[in-house]
Amino acid sequence: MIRVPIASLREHVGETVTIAGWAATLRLQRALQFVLVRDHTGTVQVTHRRDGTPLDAELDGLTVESAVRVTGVVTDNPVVSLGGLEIIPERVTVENRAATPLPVDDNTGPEGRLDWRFLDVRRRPAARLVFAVQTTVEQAMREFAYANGCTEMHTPKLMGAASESGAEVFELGYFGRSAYLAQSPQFYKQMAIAAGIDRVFEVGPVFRAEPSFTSRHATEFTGVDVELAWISDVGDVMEFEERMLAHVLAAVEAEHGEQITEHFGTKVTVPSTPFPRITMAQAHELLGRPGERDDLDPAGERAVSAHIAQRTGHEFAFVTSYPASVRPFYHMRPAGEPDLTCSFDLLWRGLEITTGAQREHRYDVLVSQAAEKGVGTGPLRDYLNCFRYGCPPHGGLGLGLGRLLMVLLGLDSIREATFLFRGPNRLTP
RNA sequence: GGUCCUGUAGAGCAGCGUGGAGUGCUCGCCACCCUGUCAAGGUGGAGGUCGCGGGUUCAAAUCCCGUCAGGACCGCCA
Repeated sequence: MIRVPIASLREHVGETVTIAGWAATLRLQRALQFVLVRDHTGTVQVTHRRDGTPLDAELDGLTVESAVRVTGVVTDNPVVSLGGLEIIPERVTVENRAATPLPVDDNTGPEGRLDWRFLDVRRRPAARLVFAVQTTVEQAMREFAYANGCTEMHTPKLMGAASESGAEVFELGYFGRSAYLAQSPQFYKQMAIAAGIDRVFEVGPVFRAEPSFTSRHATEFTGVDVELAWISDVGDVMEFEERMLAHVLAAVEAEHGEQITEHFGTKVTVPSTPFPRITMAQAHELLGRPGERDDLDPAGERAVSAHIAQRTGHEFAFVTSYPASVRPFYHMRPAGEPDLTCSFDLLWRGLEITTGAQREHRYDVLVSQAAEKGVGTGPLRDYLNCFRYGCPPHGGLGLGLGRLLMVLLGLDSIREATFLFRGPNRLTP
């Protein structure tokens, strides 16, 4: 028999159906046995009046979180608090009895919940909603990317040399020599541009060997990358992103808006375009330190975001024109302003969720900028070759999917936005 | 990498300042009771290497040193 999702049982009153789920609560009395069964759509009460049949013992033997299949008659009963509905069982099959006691309960802290993540996610509808929203976000991104001429690419995560200077990479053994886990698809998506892929879209894992102990960092996370050929300037990239995010948030609002408000207490606001823009120099003036050359610190990002929100009512803010000193060698610099870059970060409610830039596509300039940054060109040979045989002007962005979800849902930590978190001290489960 | 905080029963905590028998709380677990429960209720019970190692002491969960694990912020980034 096909199982019926618990959320749609109301349509089956009077019928005999089979549901499948987990025993969420047991209230086994002398005359009556109540079992709340939860599946991925909802929870319903199974009510059995003891009658001396094997069903009595079957229900007595249940434990919380056991996987069960119940066949019975869907009965309308206003006495039942949970939806005014109950199932009078004819057959109960315990597919997998849960051991007792459970290692997690409603009190369990963040560490214990990560140790038993499958139970944590199973037991909390809000935790599962994160992944439903993530699915909608990714689908909407793809819809937008395809509608705007992108080709989805899959670039290697094993590399023979580190992809970017400075940042730490994971090194691993590779048939007697070293390989590295990709810390970004950066070079490969640019290679795709050189390959004549007009617009590149990629969603994939990114690995960072940075020992960062914060609520917004992971050593492995999902990156969304876009690279666009033949742009006029970096503004084309920013425009692409703001339109994509407006499309994504409209889809999320339509699909999950009510549930998100119910479970997370936050409202999904579909942003207007264009997003506000502020240069790095203006941001520093705003913070009362004109002339400052450094990057914004997290507190500065929050302050800039708050200021923009107050002034414009907008949750997003592009910070542009980062100093060349804090950007990698491949960021293009504006003509006549070698200390700046044609780059941006996107802040959402105070958190950095994207870095983007126009790339330097002129071979000679690229080589000299690499030299200036002290990047050895030897390991970059394959990358630099892309710029010797007709590479068009291009630019792109990288967006952290987990960070996007974190801000969207108001989560305390990226751990909540990730199914199985990976950090400096977390390699299991 | 830096600063700070935490580690006590299956879960979450109190106890530690001023050393004195694993002392306690909420939930869960096990058994029994309970004729419609629904945050069920009642009675009883089990469950502990006080993260780990060392030291001080007649005596250490408590004080000291080391170590491991986790968290927050900073740095760095998406």
